[in-house]
Amino acid sequence: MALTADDLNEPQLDAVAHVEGPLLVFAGAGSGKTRVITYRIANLLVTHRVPPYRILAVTFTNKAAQEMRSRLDALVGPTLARDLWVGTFHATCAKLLRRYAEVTDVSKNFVIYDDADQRSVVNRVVKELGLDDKRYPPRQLLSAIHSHKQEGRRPEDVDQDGYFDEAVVKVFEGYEKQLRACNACDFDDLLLHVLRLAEHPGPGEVAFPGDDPAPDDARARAGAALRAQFRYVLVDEFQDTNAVQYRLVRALVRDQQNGGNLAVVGDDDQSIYRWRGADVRNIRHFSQDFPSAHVVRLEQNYRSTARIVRAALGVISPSRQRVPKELWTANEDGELIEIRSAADERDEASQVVSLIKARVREGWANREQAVLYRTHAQSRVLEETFRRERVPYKIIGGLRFFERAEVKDLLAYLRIVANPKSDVDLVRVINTPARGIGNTTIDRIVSVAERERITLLESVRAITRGNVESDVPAAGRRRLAVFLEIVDDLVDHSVQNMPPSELASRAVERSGYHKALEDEGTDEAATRLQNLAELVGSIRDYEETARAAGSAPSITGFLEQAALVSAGDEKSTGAAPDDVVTMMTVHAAKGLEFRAVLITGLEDELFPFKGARATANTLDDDRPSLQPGGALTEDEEDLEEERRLAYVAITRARELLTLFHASQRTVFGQTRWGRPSTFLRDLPKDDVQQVASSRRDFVPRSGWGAASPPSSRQRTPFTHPQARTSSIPPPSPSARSGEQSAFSFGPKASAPPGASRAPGERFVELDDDVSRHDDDSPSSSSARFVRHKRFGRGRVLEVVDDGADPKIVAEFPGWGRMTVLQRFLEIER
DNA sequence: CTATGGTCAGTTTTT
DNA sequence: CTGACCATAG
Repeated sequence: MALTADDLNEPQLDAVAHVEGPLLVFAGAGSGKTRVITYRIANLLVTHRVPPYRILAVTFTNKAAQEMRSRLDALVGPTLARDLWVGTFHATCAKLLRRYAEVTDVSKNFVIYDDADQRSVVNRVVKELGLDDKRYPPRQLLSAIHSHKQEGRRPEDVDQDGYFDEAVVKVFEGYEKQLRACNACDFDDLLLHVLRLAEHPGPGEVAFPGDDPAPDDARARAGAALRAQFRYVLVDEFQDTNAVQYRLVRALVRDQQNGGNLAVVGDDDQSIYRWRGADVRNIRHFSQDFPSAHVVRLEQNYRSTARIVRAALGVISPSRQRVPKELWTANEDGELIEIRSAADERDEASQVVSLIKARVREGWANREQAVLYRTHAQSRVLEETFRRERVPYKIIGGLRFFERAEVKDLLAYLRIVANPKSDVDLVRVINTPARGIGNTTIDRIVSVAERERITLLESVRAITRGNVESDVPAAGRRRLAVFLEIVDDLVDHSVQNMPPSELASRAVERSGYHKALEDEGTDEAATRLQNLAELVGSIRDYEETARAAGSAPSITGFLEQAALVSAGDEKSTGAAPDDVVTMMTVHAAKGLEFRAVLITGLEDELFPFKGARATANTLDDDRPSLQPGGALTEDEEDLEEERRLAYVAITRARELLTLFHASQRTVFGQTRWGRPSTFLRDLPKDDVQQVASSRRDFVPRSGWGAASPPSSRQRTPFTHPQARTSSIPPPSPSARSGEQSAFSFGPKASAPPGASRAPGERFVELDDDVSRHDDDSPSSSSARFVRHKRFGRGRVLEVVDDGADPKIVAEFPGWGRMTVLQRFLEIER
């Protein structure tokens, strides 16, 4: 085996060599985490002769799973690697759920409902309950349902505080019922069904003291079998697990000796999925839940230059709730980090492009460079600019291939074949392409189904045959018969074992989809036909890989795979050149690394992002700002997560890091002024160089635009390894070093880090104007002229800023003195 | 029932 | 600025 201790440093070796009992690995960014995980598994397989199917490794993304599998393949060979259980929580649970379907609430041909499907279920339930969808927006209801499910709550477990929660519970109940009736799972269900089984008491076991022993039935035996299956369970990115996931892994090792062979690897500083139910306390409190856990810290960063590591530490250090750890590197200082000011997002984009082009001229590859942003919306301008400047790029995320309308339509036909109970799919395609079945008819089908307590397909069949009372006229019935014929034809061929890809082709033809698109004759229709062909092609790919893995390809298998891939997992299609710049959200970048990283949109409100809270956790929002016991408020928690997100973004870079902020940005058609992100002020000054836009109309603020004067090396928040022995974990997480600690105690510590920090020399300084209010906005005294759509150019007389909606008073030639809301104005220089 | 035009609204991050 | 949704006319 290619496994030698020489490849590993001391803590890495420690983690790899640990075999029995719980293990907690804190893996700093770039500390060789994946290597540790793969070597550890290899060690179990090769040295300890653990059969591969007894090892479960759970990752967060499919990509990480593939990566791990291929590395293990190289380490231990395909024979061993093939039988390992490596996958995301969701994929793993889907697989287990099919295996144990008989003892759960779903049958094994269940389909997975994605976000859109889930919403249409909620819509139907809301309609059935006669709720007003203005007062109860389905989106919010669904989001509330998910947050309950992610905590493992069922409708009966939900506290009903207030009118909204009452509605949530009702809709929640209806939603669950509907999913069961459709034999469908949402993403949460995949885990929940398996969790229920994993927590089910074994034969003769007593779940709670005082309970009767569980009967020795199929369920109890299945639960015990499930718990006995995996001798070693490993969870990557453990900081991003939610309550259900945590319970699940605990249940899987519940019956084991030694406190359970559960190894978890993660970094609380990189916990960025709180909004999705992730609970960073799972990793922070792991040692309490598993007192015998062996704890290893991987603190040496091998990835980035010292400047980048220091920058990352500068950003993460003000975080109040951290497990103390000291990331360090032996790497060289490297290039200065650049902070670039842009006039607006287009200026930002062109600076991004010209930097990338310049590096390519110096011999860099496009693929070595990545552009990151906080929100997908920011990609548009970048994309336009890249296209115009002919720089090859790819955008990760956005609309997934499998979410395109025509692709979903075809999938819906297949899903009905696999699972005739799937009402959502039936509604989707019963009139796609148009065959004269309108909303009225569909409503009638639904009401018959509800009355007779049957599925929609059964309802359609009954109405067509006329053996049920309905208001559907004869013409309508004939049209329904046409649809039924299509479905029956596909089902027949499926039963006769037609391969999924051929069945898909057949569905495109028989449904009339092909003809409808051909008749349309537009470019768009051609594209859609292409997408359908591509879908058929990807089913064929699936069939091949399934056969290669020794399993029989099935529609269900393909559908499952399609439902669980994320946009980032999709392999680029066919002819795409591979030397391209990657653009993606910071979330999508987690786990990746690039020689050069360009982070855009580092402005307050955008990154850190602050938007209207969309979740329905209404009661959490009004908590007082001072929490008992020093706990953080929701807002503070949000900011901490944004901070961690910034930390993740920075640590993606190996050699070069460029940070952008724009003075003006058009969001949803409205131009807003933005001040530089508070995070920029947390960067160590000596590692940073500031560059202003070269655009003619851009006037740099004082203190910006010139490179920092060279200065002698000063201490930075970065702690060198030699100093580690003497460094005690900070009493308050916001204490970054001795002389700062005065700011770390008392209520001050909860103030934004930028505000509590003395205007010292070690951090990037922003112009006073900038930190107080705006840089380039008319509110700042620097703006002399503004432009208004109707009034034209005007001279600024006064700024009225009562905190809410800043207005300015300006003199417009021909109009006179006007008071205008700032957001209607553009600055003129 | 369909197509069209219009209004309206809501805008983070994703398995 | 987009996309989803709705009312109206054909």
